[in-house]
Amino acid sequence: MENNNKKIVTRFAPSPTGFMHVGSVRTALYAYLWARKNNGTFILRIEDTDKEREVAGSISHIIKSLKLLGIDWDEGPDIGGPNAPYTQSERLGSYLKYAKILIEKGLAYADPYTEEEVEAFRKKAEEEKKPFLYRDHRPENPPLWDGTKPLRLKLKEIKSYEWEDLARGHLKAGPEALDDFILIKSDGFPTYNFAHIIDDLEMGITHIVRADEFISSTPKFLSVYEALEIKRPEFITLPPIMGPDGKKKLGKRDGAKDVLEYLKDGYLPEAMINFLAFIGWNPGDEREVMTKEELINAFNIKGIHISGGKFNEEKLDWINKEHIKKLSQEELKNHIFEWLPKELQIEKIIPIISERISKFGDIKDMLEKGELDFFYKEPEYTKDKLVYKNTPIDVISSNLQLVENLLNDLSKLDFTKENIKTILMGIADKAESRGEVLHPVRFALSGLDKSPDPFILAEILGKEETISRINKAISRLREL
RNA sequence: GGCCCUAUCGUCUAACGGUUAGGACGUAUCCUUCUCAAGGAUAAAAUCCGGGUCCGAUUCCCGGUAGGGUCACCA
Repeated sequence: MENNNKKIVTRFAPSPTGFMHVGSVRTALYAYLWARKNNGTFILRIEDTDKEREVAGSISHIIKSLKLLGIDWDEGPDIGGPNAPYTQSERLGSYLKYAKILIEKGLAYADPYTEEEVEAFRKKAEEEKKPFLYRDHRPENPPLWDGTKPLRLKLKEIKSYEWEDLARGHLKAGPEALDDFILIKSDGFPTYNFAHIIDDLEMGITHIVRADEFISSTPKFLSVYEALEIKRPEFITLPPIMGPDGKKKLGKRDGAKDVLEYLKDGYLPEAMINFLAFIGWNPGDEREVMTKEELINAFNIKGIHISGGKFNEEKLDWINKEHIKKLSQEELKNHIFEWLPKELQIEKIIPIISERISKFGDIKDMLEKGELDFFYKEPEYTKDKLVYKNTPIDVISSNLQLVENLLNDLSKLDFTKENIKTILMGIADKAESRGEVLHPVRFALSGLDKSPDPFILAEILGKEETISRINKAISRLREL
């Protein structure tokens, strides 16, 4: 696909303003997949140039989230690398260096206005229903930049831009998208618009993966590449992820959850990755359940969509369930036991649970609803619950007696669900309906209207407990 | 308001300009089953609207409509 031999270098560059929501994760994932697919380099860079919005603990939260998801990087703030440092607040020297180049070229100038004055310009533009353009107010003789005022780019030429995006194809923008925007803020920190360009240059980034909210500022970036006379990386612009209502772009305010929340709910990291990869991309065949390795192999830019997709939790549940099915017995056991109290950590309970959950957090619900209590606690029930349709009570109780006798004849070793099934079905098939035998037995064992079949229940409970519960049922039935 | 992006079943999507418009999730029904779950099968369900190009448009072009993004000393 690539016609040059240059090593692919991508990056994920979050700002530490809070948790990682699923949209950010997808952006990280695509950059990661593209790098891995090409045996390239994936860099994690922290864009902490906005001290106001910075949230303490975000960086470690981001690192933790990515690690848990299995998205690993080759260079980053925690592990260093040849292009260190990887945190923008530690790279101020670089930004200053390039800012000075622009000043010398006469392509940057100090902004003499106060914040209030600029704000007034903006208000006025808004009232006139016009886009705000600082360049309409460009000062005649700006003062020398001493670092206390914002430094702005001086546009050489106001023009329209057209460019190619690897995922989007041909894009364009009118001259309104271009402005003398701020390169360096009055606090000495660069803006994203400037900083990311310098960092990408110095780190040798070949492909920028980002979401489509950056399309409209791309002309600004292009004007900086031009002013600096540097080659730009390739752009790979991702479609938006829409919220469940299908309207707004999924954002933190609109219910975009912390990706860690999903992991805490017992979604498998690989399922999360699989699901997120498929919002905005597909391999071009009909595969839908894929491992990380399969995603890496299949990933291509051609398969990236241009229209937005919704975050559909039902599909996530299904994909997660498919991934649960692919787990080894040992992995499945470890996951399930994590959620179970000691007394329920029984090997034989595993298939019963795994068939009934789409994520491991569902086990918590099952426990809360008491759906698993009967495994370690004799159920409470009344006679009427044991009755099956119109079957007379004495028929039910004599059937139960028969069941009890035959089960008693089984040795403890032969007390398997297959043998139990043979016995129960033997009796059931002779009855008016199978239900008049199977229902009371199942209910005697579980005390639930809905439960797994009586054969597996009996096996798990064991011979002694099974017989004791059937006995209890018989005496309940004989109560007046 | 300016600029930009987008538009196929409810949802995620597939379809060199020629297909009975395919798949998946979800839904419904049936089978399997005492119940639940799992499994199997079947069904309903879509090309936003209007022009144009073409022998032929989901596909290309234009317009409309709708949705989204953006217009910060945020990223």
